[in-house]
Amino acid sequence: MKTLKIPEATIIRLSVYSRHLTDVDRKGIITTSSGEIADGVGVSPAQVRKDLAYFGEFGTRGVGYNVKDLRQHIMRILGLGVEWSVTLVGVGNLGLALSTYKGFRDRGFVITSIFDADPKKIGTKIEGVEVLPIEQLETVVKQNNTQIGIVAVPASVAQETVDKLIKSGVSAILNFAPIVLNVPPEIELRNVDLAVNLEVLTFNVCGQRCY
Amino acid sequence: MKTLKIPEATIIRLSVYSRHLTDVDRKGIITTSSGEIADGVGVSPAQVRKDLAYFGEFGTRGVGYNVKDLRQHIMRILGLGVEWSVTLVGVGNLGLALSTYKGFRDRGFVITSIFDADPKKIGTKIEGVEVLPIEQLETVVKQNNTQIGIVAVPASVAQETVDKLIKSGVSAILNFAPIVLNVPPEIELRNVDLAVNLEVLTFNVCGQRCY
DNA sequence: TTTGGATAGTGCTATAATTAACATACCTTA
DNA sequence: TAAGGTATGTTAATTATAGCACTATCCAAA
Repeated sequence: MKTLKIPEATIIRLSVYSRHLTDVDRKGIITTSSGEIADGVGVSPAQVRKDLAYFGEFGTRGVGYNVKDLRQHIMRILGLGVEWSVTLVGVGNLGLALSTYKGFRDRGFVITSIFDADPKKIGTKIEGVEVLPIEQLETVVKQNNTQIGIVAVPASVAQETVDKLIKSGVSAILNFAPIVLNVPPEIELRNVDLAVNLEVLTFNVCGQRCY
Repeated sequence: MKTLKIPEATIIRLSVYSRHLTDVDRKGIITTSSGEIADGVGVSPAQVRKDLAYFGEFGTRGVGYNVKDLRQHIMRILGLGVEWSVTLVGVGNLGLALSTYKGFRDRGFVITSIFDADPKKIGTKIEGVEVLPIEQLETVVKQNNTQIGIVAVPASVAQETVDKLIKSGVSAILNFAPIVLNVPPEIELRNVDLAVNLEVLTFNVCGQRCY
């Protein structure tokens, strides 16, 4: 298999396709087509085929795709064949919401440890997982061989938090703090900035006329 | 001012620039340059200049940019000169987290109404705002002339929720439900899918070798 | 067995976005 | 007042992404 660069947009769409296929499969549908998938997720049929073509041939010409098969393939491509151990740092309102978010476990992401700096929160249990003091982060994350860290701490301590996570051996970080983080290139980092999302909306609502 | 199409990536970066400039301004720094901004947010200087060039000339050749000025300009561009009335639908853990998120108010987004379907939650107050029954959504949102809706309900009721929001006159929607929504083209819609973000990470961690 | 309809896979074209290079303008200093 | 240094604004080139059209393949029905 060639290792040509895959656009990130393609990965995002694959993730959406797989979710769509899960729904379709649940309805008992056996076969689908690029056109149906396209309708279901709001892209063009050509785009669907193009995205899949990066990874191989999963359909049958003249027929379409087997729903279960294609779903399974995409899950594999996305690395969702196995369970992922996730650690969550920061148990504010957002951290609490993330720790109880059903969508994670459904897709194989299991929160195996939770940390916070606030003494009042330490020792409490969230969905069966005890909140530990931040000082134990390195030991526990190493022990569990956790690969993914979620950062839901205030911006002021976000950089030191990711530094700790990286020292502990995680290779991917999902950051919710509204700040630009410095990480070495081998660490995968994604930022979810809630305010930025609203600001893209306001720009578009202004019809790009405000300025 | 010409109305050429602005890339969405540019808007996202502008939002990040403005946040960066707020920090820089707070440090008492008067003047900055495209290079410094680039360093601060992790893009190239040319990118910074290009992004700004879509909207006008905000700097002085040979000198750089006045921090306060440039920040003000970008805020204007993003439509952040005024306060935005926002309504929140769904008071699960995520909705609760969003309703108390400081980053929104800081940037001029004020949650003026909150709705939920669960009778037990109705009447409770969150940050001084009373949770109202979903049946009152249309009336209240119209009354307040609210422009932005945040959807934090389960996927199964997300489509009917946005339908209600649109009937009530909102023009922009930020959706957290993991489902593809149908909205008319004049409505601005952005999706924040938490699981998708993790899946992009796992794909990259797998080094694109898993498949 | 052959033909028609349908749909995946693929190469090419066009569009968009990023990067790089250059010319312009401003401030400072001698 | 003139010259040098510096950083912007802008144009050109490169790269990346999406869209389209065509070809190959399969199934079903006559």
